[in-house]
Amino acid sequence: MNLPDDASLLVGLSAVIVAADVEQPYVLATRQGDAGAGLPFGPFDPSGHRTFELGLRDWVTAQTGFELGYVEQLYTFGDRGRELPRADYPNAPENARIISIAYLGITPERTEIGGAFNAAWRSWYYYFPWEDHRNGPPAMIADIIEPTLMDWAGDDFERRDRARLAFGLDGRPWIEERVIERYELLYEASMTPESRRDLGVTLRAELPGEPMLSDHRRMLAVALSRLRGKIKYRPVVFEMTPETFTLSELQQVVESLLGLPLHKQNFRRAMEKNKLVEGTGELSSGTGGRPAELFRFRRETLRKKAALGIAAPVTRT
Amino acid sequence: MNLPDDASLLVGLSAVIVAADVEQPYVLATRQGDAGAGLPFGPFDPSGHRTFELGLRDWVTAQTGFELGYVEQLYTFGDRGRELPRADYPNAPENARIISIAYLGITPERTEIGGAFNAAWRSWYYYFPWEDHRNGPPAMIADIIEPTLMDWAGDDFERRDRARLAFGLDGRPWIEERVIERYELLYEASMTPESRRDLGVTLRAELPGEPMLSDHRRMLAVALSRLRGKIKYRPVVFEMTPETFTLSELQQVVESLLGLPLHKQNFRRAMEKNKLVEGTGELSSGTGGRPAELFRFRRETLRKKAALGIAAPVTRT
DNA sequence: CACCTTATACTCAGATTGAGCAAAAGCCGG
DNA sequence: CCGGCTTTTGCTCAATCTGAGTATAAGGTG
Repeated sequence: MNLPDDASLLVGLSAVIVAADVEQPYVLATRQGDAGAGLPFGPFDPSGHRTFELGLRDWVTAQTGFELGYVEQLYTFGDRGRELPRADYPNAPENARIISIAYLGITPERTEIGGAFNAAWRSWYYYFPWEDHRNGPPAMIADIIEPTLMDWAGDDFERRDRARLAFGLDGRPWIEERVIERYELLYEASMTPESRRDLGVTLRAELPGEPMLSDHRRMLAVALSRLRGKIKYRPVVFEMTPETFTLSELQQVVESLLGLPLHKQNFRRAMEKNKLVEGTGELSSGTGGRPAELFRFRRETLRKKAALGIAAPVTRT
Repeated sequence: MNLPDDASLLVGLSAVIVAADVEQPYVLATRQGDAGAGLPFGPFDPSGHRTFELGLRDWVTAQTGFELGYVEQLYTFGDRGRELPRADYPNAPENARIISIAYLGITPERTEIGGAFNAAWRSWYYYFPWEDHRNGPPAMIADIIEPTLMDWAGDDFERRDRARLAFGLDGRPWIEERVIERYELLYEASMTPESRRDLGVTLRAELPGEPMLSDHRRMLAVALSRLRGKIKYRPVVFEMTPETFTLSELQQVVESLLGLPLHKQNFRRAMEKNKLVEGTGELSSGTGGRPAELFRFRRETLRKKAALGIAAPVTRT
């Protein structure tokens, strides 16, 4: 059971760096090329880096020139068959195993990036167009995804059910966090360029949505899912907003992340109730209508409560 | 930036394997010794294991003789200074870096374990006695933790605040998921045997709660926190319960996990409303009072809804 | 059979949520 | 400078959910 102490095991750090504005949520993509872009990646250097997070911050700054704000570990990928970024590991043996520890990072603005690494901010929905339901479900779901998945499922009840649950078919609700399930379903059902690349299958249908190198689109899916979930019980949005903002702007940023339209008055009411924001007294002009008050995030409120939950009615007395 | 292809980077898999009954939540501890027990651990073998999860299941079964049910990745630990399990890596260089990918595993019952690995089921609260609030806050919080933490904080406002938030002092609510924050605070404030072992400090106070090898108690804290959070939006409890159970039994299992007392009638009502369980018609005797109906988990309900959230009022029309 | 214990049913007020109506307050074109 | 357009903001209403209790049912036991 003991391992041969050779270098067949390589460890890298991947970063899903996100930002968002009133229009779109963005991810930082690098190494743009014919086969798609990749996520920022760097080998983990145990002698230079005391912790993963420090290592990550380090080379993100080195490669892109800006500082990460919020950072959290996402997931560690290590399945056999993952593609080895040869350029980063020139001396690695042929069949080396590459492990990637993926982190989620958030920056408040889409800082300009030195062109050196061919990096660019891209909307999430460039890679996952079926995830944007701000104007209702995209037509491609009913037009392409549903029929193709049903064709793939045949009369396999399990598969049909998975498809229904993932994409909210047949009257089931669309659940915005199920990004991974959806991507994996499309991958399995031979609807993504990655399916062809990795499995050699012919595509069952042409689906919009750009592929990425290696399994980076899967990592991105994990990040979106985490963020869409987290936004509901931790005020991570404020890591992406400017210092002050109107409630409409805030709402639009949240909508762009969740890919869902929100109810304006009730969003406002919720914000007021949980006291996550406070008015500055200043007004924003140029809204095209009545000027809106500018708000800022109230850090103090963080202390108060944890997440709400589904079924844990605690006794008080 | 490229790494020397040597074997200074080692990868292992750690497992936090939990179970629970009406009385306690349990964790599987191995290598019981003078310095405390450890979590089950095994080197990751890239040539033998296609995925981490398969590798984990493999050697858990090999070491303990039973099959894991639910498994999920928890976190990857890789800070400098982590202790190298020498026995597992006899040939590793002196200053090798050890990375551990920790998994959470759940088994429905505390199966008997072959004594070969000196493994035993232990209550969580053996390691974290301050986490059990089923009968109100344990006295040690007011008697030892609070004064010692305040002593440690001095007039550092940040520290005082962290302590208050973590332990629910000065009228702040006790938030059961903050297991990690609490453990780290106690570690930092020199109140755990690990603080002495790792940092060489003298303990500021003797606090109940057994230490573990290396940073295993931190891993355990991560697992508890994850589980206490997850239980509220995913029906993971049913991975630990027997096939059928009374509502009181179910409630007691949840209480043992959360370390909190729940309101009986409302727990029942919540269970009925969200339809997670269904009655079998059979009755359980020997409750000491009126016989209770036996229930079982309704897998179908899983499909319906996702988690509830704090502030995402979606527009329906 | 009274009594103890636990299970189950029901009630009630207050809070929260989903949905929509309406007034307020800038801007713009005539 | 005024009516129309747009967006913000305030408010209402019913339905549902939640926290907390009270009351009844139905076993076992001395």
